[in-house]
Amino acid sequence: MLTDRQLLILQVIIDDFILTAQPVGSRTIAKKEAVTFSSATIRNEMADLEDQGFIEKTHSSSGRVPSEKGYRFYVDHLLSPLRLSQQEIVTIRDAFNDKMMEFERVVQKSAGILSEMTNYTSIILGPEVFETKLKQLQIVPLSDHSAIAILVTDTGHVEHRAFNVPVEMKGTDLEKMVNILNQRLQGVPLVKLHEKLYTEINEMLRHHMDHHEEAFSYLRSALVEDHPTKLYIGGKTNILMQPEFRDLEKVRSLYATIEQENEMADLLRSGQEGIQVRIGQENPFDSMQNCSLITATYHLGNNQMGTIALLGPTRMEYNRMFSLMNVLSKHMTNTFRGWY
Amino acid sequence: MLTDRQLLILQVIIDDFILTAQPVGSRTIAKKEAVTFSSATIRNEMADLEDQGFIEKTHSSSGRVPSEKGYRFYVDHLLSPLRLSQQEIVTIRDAFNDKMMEFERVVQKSAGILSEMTNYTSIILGPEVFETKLKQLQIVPLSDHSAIAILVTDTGHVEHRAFNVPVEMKGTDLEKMVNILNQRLQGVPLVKLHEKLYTEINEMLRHHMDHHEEAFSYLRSALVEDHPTKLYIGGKTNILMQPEFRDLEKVRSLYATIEQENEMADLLRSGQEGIQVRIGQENPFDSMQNCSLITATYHLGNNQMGTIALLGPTRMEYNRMFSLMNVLSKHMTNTFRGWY
DNA sequence: TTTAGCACTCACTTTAAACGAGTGCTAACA
DNA sequence: TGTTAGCACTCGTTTAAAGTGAGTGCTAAA
Repeated sequence: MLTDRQLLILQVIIDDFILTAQPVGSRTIAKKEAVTFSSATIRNEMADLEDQGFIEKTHSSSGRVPSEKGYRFYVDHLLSPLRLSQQEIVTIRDAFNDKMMEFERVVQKSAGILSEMTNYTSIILGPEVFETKLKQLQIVPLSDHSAIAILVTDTGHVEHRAFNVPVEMKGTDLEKMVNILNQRLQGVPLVKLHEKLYTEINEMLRHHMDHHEEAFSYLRSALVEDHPTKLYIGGKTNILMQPEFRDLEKVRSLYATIEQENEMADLLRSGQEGIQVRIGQENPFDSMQNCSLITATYHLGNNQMGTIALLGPTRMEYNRMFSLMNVLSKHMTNTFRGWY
Repeated sequence: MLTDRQLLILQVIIDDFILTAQPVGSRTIAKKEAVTFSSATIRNEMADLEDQGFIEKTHSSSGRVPSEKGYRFYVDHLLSPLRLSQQEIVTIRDAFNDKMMEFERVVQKSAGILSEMTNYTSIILGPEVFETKLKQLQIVPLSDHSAIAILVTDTGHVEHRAFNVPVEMKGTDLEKMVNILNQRLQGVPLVKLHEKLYTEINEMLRHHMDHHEEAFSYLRSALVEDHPTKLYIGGKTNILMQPEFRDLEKVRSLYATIEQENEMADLLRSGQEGIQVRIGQENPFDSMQNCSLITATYHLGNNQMGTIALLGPTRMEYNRMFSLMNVLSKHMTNTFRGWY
């Protein structure tokens, strides 16, 4: 379908455009070392490439710009795997060198270095918190009428919620309740917590304790609240540095999209395992028409999976991004290995 | 120093400029109802006001723009207290209506509605976490070789940190250690924790336990880590909507400043009690030359204090902002009252 | 003291011309 | 038959000039 020469020209156009963000003309291409034929020949070939939809003109006498189809082809077939520089490798390795024991910190840090090294915006999705199981429930009384419920999961995730304690309830009652709850709830997946609390446990407590209802209802409301999957976003303001986002209106609508945490989370979740790119229209949101979203998955040992993503203009340094995200997701997976 | 007429004109100029962001000319002023004299008279008065430094021209034949001195005078002497609209009052009240029990949520929500109602950027500084005292220390074993230390303060603040447990240490040993630590550390201000752990407690454990050193050193490093005072920022992207920040370079440097959490925290901390405004140059950062920062304090019952701040262009709706922040800080103080 | 009138200033807008990077097409060449 | 030099043409961008209008300061009269 495409001759070798056309492939070469397409590659040069996209490489150059990624670098400069300027339409690429035939003379510019002719000057490249790898190109041995004249600008006229190139013009002919470019007309072909345009007919086939791989490149476009911005106006009738402008140079060519990659189309989305062009980027797609480039990503699928023309990408030369890039060796990261020593410096980049070291930066990432160092970031993972200091012992981080909490999931949140690792993710936070990963989002940070990813956006810093790329100048794009990084988004990291944690694993479904629902699938994790309750490890232990603890209650710390704070005053006569309030206490904090602390929920520790088997993945080391900690959540806490304050709640009211009715005055007629004694500290020992509270302890007793916690003991019962711990006995019955350990190992229960968080997603089942709600159901368990409303049936089995309620029944259970009724038999073992007097006037438990009020305190229990408070505690229950504390435990049952949503556990939204959190998004970790790094380098949100990097978007401003991209020349394609000179238009504030575009920036604003893109920010609005990113801030829809649920929709974004769904989007990230929908990617398959490994590295994936969504180019322009392939993204479900209008505000991402000029953007590409690269996603890569990482693993948590207990066969759970999370996603790291990178949001930038379609004119992205795909090969470097691929290498970086590859290395980073491996580092993350490695760090988590053996935790669970 | 200023005649009544000059005061009136100054007020009209600033009010109008705050609304439109356009230089105000003599004819515009003459059209206002409250103004009964001609544009020529106004021009004369404006020349005076300019001589005294309250207003400025952007070029030799432009209308007038308030100077920083002008804003300062306006804020100090011309501000008519504004009644909030019923709608605004309801919005705030509703936000505080659903029972929020955790400090973080209250603050998060406050930052959210503040930035939403103002279209400026809100920044909230919590109280010094150092002054709070340890309520309870809990340790949840996660696996053979790791555990989570959970730290609950008397203010209901929860921090957690994972750490390694040496294999030769049994679960009972860990429990014993926690018991000792709890006995000795309850009520100790977090800021003293470091010191206590290194002297007294170390000594203590040496007498009561064999081979405690390794586990303890892990645990200690987990407990002693920084407790940075967190900043809660809302509506960071609102900055983009202000016409004075059309210039992306300015936006970028302002973002860079805001992201310096320590410097920002120091700045907020340095404000005195009540409401305070820093106009333009009164701010310590270059990137805030065109900004005003309004700060207001809230209280936590145990005579600790936090700060809420609003960052916007010098051309701010000061009177509405004052009223809003006043109401909001009162709501916050009220919510916290009785927690501690 | 106030104000009408007027000359003047200067940013902003509009229009036209010049520029130049780039194209498509044609004809000649290897 | 594929390649390329040459050339007319397109169209966004830059530059210059002219025009517009909101606003000022000053003067002289009410």
